[in-house]
Parts: sequence; C-alpha cells; structure tokens
Amino acid sequence: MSVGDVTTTNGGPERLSLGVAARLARYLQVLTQAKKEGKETVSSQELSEWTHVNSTQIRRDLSGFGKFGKRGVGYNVDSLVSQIRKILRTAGQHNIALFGAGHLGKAIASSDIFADHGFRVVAIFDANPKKVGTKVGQQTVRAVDDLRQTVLDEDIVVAVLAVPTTAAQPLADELVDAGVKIIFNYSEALLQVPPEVTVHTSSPAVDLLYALYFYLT
Amino acid sequence: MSVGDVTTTNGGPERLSLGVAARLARYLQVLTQAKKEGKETVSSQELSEWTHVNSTQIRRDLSGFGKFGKRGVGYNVDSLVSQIRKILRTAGQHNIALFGAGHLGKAIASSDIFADHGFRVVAIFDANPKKVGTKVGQQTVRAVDDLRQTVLDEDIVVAVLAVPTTAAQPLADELVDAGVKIIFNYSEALLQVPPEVTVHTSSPAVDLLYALYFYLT
DNA sequence: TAGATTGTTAATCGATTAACAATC
DNA sequence: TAGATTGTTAATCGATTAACAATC
Repeated sequence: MSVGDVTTTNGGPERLSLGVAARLARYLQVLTQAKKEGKETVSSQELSEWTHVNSTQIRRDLSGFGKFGKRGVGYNVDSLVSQIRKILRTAGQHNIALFGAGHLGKAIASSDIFADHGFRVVAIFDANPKKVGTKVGQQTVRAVDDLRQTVLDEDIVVAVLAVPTTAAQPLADELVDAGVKIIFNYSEALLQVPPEVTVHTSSPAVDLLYALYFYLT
Repeated sequence: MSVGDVTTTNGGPERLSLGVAARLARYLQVLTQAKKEGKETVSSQELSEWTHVNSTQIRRDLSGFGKFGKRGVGYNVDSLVSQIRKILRTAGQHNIALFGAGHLGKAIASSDIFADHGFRVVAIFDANPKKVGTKVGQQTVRAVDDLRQTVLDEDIVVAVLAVPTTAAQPLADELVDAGVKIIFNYSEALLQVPPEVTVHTSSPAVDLLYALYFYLT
C-alpha cells in the first residue's frame, strides 16, 4: 500500500475489488476445464453460459487489463488462463494441509479441483491414531501433534478442514497459532478467528436454498 | 407473475432480488448452526462476523420484511429462522437424489448440511453394479436404470452429482429428460442444460483463489 | 437511567446492461 | 466481402455504508 506501489504496468487499480476478483477466479475455473476438454477459443457468450455472468460484464472485466480477445473470434483459452493467473497472482504453487482423513478428506485428496489451480495437498492429518500412518493418495496420514512443525517446514498458508463440527474450533485455534492465514472450513462450525485470518465456510445448502427459491417463484 | 399475485402481506416485492435471496440463505445457514450451538439471541454484529456481510446491510435486508429484532437486544434465533424460511419459501421438505456412492457421495449422505435445511436424500445411485444393492447410510444404492421411475415416484426436484467428470454430462441429459429442475454439480464438467434447468457447479478452488488473492495483496 | 442495538435515512459507490462502432 | 465478436460508452439500477434517532 505504499505510494511507490501505485503505478502498475497496465494502469489498472492497485487492488481488485471483491467482485472483480471473485469473477476472475470463476472465469479461471471454467477456462481451466475448457482447456482440459480441448477447447482452443472461447467467446464471452460461452463464458457467460458457464459462469452465469453477463457477457458484457465479462468483456468489461477483461478489457480493464488489456486487449486479450480477437474480434470475430473470441479469446484464446491458453493465453487467457495465463493472463488471469497473472492478474490474480496465483501463477505459483501453494501448499495446503488437509485435516480429516474420512470420506470427505479422501474425496478432496483424490480430486483435481485444487491441483488444477496450483494448490498442492502436502500434508494430511487425522485425530484418530488408527488412521495415522496409513496412506491417503500419495500422503501418509500424520498425527495432529505434528501440526506446528509441518506448517513451518512445508510453508503452509491454507488449511482445509474436513473434520467433525465439534473438532473444528479447537483445531482452528491451533492453526491460527501455527501461523496459517486461510482456513477453508467444510464443517458446520461457526469459527472464531482473529481478523488477519480468513475463514471460508463451505455451504452447499445455501446455494441449494437459493436455487430452489428461484425455482419455486 | 399474474397481477393477482402482486399484493403481498408485508408489502414487499413479489420476487427477491438475486443478492437478497443469496444473503438470506446465508443468514439462515449460520442461524441454524447458532441454534444448534444453543444461542437464543443474535445481534446483526454477530451475524456480520459469521457471514462477512456488513451489519447495516443485514438489518436493512431483514427490515424489508418486518420488525424482527428488539432494540438493545438483537434477534431471537428461533423466530428469525422461521421468518427467513417463510420468506425463502423453503419451510417444507424437499427430496434429493444423490448420484455417486464414492467417497464424496458417502460424505454427502452422512452429513447434516442438507438435512438441516429440509433437504432429504431419498435415493442414491451408482453406475458400478458392485455397489448397487449395498447400503449407504439408510439408503440402498440403486442402479442408474431406475432413475426415471425414481424421480417420478419420489417427487425429486434436485439431483446432486458426485460422479467422475466424464460421467456428468450424459447423466445430466438423463436427469433433464426425467424432469429434474436443479442440478448440483460436484464434478468439474461444464454442463450444458436447457434454460429451464438450473446448474450449480461447486467450486472450492474458486473460493480459495479469491481468498489467496486478498492474502497476497 | 444507562447502555446497547435496531430500524431507517441519505448519500455514494460499484455493478449491470443495452447498444454499437471497430475490426478480425 | 459478410458474419461474428470484441472493446467501450453511456445510462440505470441496486448494493453498500455511515450516521443517528428510536427504543428495548
């Protein structure tokens, strides 16, 4: 936030607004999948159908950072992916610790969703001594006692909580203490953390309630 | 949308805006959890901390439908839950079909997240014949051949897809054909459906990218 | 009463959209 | 060239917030 940082190469704002950042992340996700499916070019119209964001808004969001598209053709998937990664500063690798080696933990560990965006699960923990030492994917399950040391050694910024609701708050306290900055909470617990830590609580039921409302009305 | 429907008891709008509906669903989720944790009263400030929605906005959203709070005290959790349920018209039970009896499917079936909001998993399907007939929670896994009949018999409006990415589109086509109106997609596939069907694709990586951006800047 | 928190106003800011010239 | 789609403008609409009187 120092004055020296104000000048950016593209003349854009120093920091993205919440809305723009959220939408860019969304575009990135569908572009990544489109790339997997072999698509080379996308139009703002196609992106709109996949993201439910208005196509004018998409062109507007992107044109704020450069002229990435070709008129009459659309956007090159590959180059748009790298442009958005650059804007979101998520071009690098980021290390994740996963807590809970139950069904949900295993589902997350074996999924591509995080890996596709440079998030690598580098450690899996479980409170159950019987699970410690077993293999989940390529990782050996660790005891929660090792939390502090692992967070330091592996440079972990993000913790994903796939644990029972009652276990979530005590674990969050330990994570905050160990220096984790982002907690992705799959439990239902209402976590209390200091302001410098970000908690995101997954809430599929919220999305469903929302979808249902517009179906019912 | 007929003229006769315009008059509502509270004088509010006929249909909620997207933003209001999304926020109300969010409030409902944390209120439901707060109730579980034994809280009887919440202030707009507390709701704000849990939902990351500005407290003024919360009071504004709620006051559009009535005077639910007590000055100097806050909102009664129980009564606010029922008020919001009434507004969102989700006071009743809704039947869900779950597709995929892998780790993710099992995690969803054993979770409270949907049950807490009146969503009941009434059928679980899997493409693997070896899994058909086995028990997951209280349900017996069914073959996908039974899809059409089950959707009709069980009055299913919502389908939750916890299947491999390649299986998602063919399955979505069958679901649309069988009359399902809301598809909750946990795969990475970019689903194509007719406009009258709503697809919501779960995207934890999007939320993580977003959180990370604000951490890095 | 004193303290706390709601309900509401008024002002601002950003998101959204239609429309269309530019151009591939 | 003809068709398609971007980049951009201009106008509108809704979201957001600070502030504070009302009142529990």
